[in-house]
Amino acid sequence: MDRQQTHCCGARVDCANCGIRPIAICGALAPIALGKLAAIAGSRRVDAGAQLIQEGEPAEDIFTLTEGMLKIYKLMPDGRRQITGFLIPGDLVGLAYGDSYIYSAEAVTDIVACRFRRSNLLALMTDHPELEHRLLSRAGNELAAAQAQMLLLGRKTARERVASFLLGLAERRGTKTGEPMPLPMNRGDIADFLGLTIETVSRTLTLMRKAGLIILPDKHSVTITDLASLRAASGD
Amino acid sequence: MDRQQTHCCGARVDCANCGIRPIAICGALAPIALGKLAAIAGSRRVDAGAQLIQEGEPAEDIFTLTEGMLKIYKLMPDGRRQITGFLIPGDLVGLAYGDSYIYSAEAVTDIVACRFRRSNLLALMTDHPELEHRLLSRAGNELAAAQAQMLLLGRKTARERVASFLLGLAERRGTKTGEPMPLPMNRGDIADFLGLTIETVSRTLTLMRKAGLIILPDKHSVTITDLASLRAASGD
DNA sequence: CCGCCGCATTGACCCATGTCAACGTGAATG
DNA sequence: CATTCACGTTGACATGGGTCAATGCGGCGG
Repeated sequence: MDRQQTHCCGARVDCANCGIRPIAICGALAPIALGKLAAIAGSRRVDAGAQLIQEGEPAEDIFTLTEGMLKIYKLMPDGRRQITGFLIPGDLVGLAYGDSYIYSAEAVTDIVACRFRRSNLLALMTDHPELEHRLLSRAGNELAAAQAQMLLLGRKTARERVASFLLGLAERRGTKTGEPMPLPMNRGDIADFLGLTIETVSRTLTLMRKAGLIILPDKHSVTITDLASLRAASGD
Repeated sequence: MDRQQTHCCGARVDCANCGIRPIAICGALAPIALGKLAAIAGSRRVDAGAQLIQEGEPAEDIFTLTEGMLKIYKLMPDGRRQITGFLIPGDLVGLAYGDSYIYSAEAVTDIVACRFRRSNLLALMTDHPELEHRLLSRAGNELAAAQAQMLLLGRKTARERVASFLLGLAERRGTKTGEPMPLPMNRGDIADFLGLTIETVSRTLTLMRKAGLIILPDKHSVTITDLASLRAASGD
């Protein structure tokens, strides 16, 4: 039942031909630095539903997601969960930390991630400050996203949250209006990301569908049909 | 009425004798680098209630708060506000950005901040990577705080939010149990930070006072009298 | 092909928190 | 000293979204 098969292969990593290089932290590196990066990189595959990292574990690795979708979340002792982000290829995992991870990460779809030992990456950064620069810029983006999400969670209505979520996802994925967008996470994940319940997410999507803002071809895709109205519904 | 007197003096800044140096970004710098930092630093005072930066303005400066308390927040077009943080001396302002500030900052008390032109700071970072390192570590901390706040906003009850807020503030300020803690922000600010209304904050504080968890000597201070119960009430 | 099972939808009802309104209270002002 | 004003508290009531429960539905194993 628990597909915990997190098969892990060695350091056969070819950064130079990596599809996500332009957008990931490796993007700005000159060939020499890139070679060194490749030398310390490992690859890790995780099946949908399995964990990549766990809150509280020693934060030894930093990952760059290269394929699939990952959700990062925090839990309360009684099981309440807040998903703080859905990560797509190019995103970093394990950046925000002390000595231990401060959130857990679970694969939404099957994923592939590039693994770096934190200590190796730190060492490489001292020789190649542009790597650290890139990391800082990523962190700034994440911070901006986190603040937008705080506004959503603290002040938006259910309708505004769902609309903002769909718009944000479409923008990040570059999906155009009228084009179906994959929605790999389930309703429970969306609810835990938006600070709502499954039922409210479901009802809100149904209302939007009936109002002609979206089409729901099946439960793992959406098509935005009325971008202007969806924007208006998002509250900003 | 509008105390917009944001008097701004020149670059007479003495980083070497700065009280917050150990905790701010300047902490890790060797004397030479510190001298260069001082050379590009300016000082800025802002009266309580006045703005330091405004969302959407070009992000030319980065500040380190040296005295007082600052709140950073985002607004929705209809005026709903989410305060994303209360900053204390040592904290950075303006780190999360693209070309423009992505939040506004307003002084809660009279404040003093150290100002750096972003371009100057970027240039200095290329010579002194340890500065960038320090910035990255700060960004990581902010990200961790943001994620904790998302959990609070998305999943905690009003009582848990208020308890978490008081505990978090006490921890950051190093206030001990039984010792009065200044609460410079007003109830509206607390509400907008916790995603609640003024009334709910007020009622919740009253309930906690009646339950003997806290004392409210006046409206700008709290004393935590029962730390264990307050922790239990915070939900984690 | 059938039956099961996990997920999603829908409905009925409830409650934590928001809204609206009255009233305190203390600091600033004339 | 009286007045005002901003802020906070308290109360009564409304409601958005949560909870609980029934039903639908599509994919998968036997």
